Amino acid sequence: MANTNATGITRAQADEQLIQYIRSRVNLTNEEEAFILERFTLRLIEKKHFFIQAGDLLFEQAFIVQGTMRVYYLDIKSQEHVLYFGFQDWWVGDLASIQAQTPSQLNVQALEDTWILSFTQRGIEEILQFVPSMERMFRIMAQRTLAVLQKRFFLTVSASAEERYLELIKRHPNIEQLVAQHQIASYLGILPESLSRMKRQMIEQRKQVKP
Amino acid sequence: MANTNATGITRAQADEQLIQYIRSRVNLTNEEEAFILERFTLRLIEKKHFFIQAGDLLFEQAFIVQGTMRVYYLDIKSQEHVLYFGFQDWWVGDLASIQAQTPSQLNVQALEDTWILSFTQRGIEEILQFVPSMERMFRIMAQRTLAVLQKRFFLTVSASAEERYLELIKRHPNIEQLVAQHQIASYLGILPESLSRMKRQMIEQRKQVKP
DNA sequence: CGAAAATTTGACATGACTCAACTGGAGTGG
DNA sequence: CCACTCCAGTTGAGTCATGTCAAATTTTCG
Repeated sequence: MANTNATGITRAQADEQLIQYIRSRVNLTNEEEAFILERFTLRLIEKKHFFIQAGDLLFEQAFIVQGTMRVYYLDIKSQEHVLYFGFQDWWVGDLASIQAQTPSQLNVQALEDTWILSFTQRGIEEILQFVPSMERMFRIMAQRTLAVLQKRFFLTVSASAEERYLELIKRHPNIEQLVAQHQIASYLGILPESLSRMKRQMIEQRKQVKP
Repeated sequence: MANTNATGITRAQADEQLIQYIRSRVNLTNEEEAFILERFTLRLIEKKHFFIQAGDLLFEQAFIVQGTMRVYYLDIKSQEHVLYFGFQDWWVGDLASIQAQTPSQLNVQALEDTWILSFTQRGIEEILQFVPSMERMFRIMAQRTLAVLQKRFFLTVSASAEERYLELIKRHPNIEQLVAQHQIASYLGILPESLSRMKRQMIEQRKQVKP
């Protein structure tokens, strides 16, 4: 799974992609755009390596230029719980911990070689000071993340594991090619064994799902 | 439960409370403060009445001056799921729907007579235009809400109903005096019957909890 | 190729749900 | 002020989805 070898990404390409993203949300001058881009670092996170590990105090966030990541947290019983998968043009990081200025609770790991544009807390503070209109973008980012999480929460408490599974593959039809099954189980909030059984039953009952 | 008769609240008192809240997050001039306050409406929502009902397109939010509310959503099977309870100095509203400009998915109901300062989308837009620095406050608001929801999500997927119950009464020791037990069950994501049984078992096993 | 990891399968345990009945207190109207 | 209704809460019996533990099988990858 997730075996794509990272095609090389140039800084110019990455900048262009991020700027497109920002422009669609807020209007900036050329100087402002340049100022912002200077505060981002282009990095390659290799497959299975981490961008953020629980306990980190760096307060970094990143924009995914190309690749796939998973954001998860480890509970007291050492069980992993995937919060979400990050794809191209998504942001990853532990906004909650940045907000509270506490060590990261989340881990962000690359599922394949992944190019990101990351920024530090210092960088974002400079951006917000020099380009106050970026407050708006980050507000919208937080609201959007909130909306996604709220939807996820309701689905978790009101739908069965099977319904959640169907919703996931409907929303990300190729997810099973990108991430391992035990990680999907973790996202769904069930054990890998349960997901395996569930899929077999669904096939037996011809409830679709390709063999 | 929740039988407090609303003590009268004057507009001046409510304004003062909101301004204290805002001042602790962002610096404003007197004109800006006045401009903001003008866009808020002081309202009394009587016990069991609604501030927002699912389907509303008003995109309102409110600051709770005094009282208690519950924010819940109704799933396809007509089951209620409490997302959170709102107390004094909290904001209530469906930020996710405002973000997506879709009808509210949430209901916000007063559990006792409750005074709120509400604002409409138009009001907030005017505020953001005239006082851009308020973007910052709303960004922080969204991030804080996100942090709370993220914690709640992880607790829901990684802790048992009993652990969640203990966490709730630890965080809100007097919650059982404020809201009905079936609403607490709804918050915990279990049925009232299950909560009732759980409490009995905890008492039998002397795991504390007053009789 | 061979070790390690992922997935599948089996047998069994259990927490929470479902449905249904009962209890008790709060509010209402005669 | 009592009778009645209504709703919240409790209790019981049976079911089901998912977890637990353990082992077999397949896939991945060095």
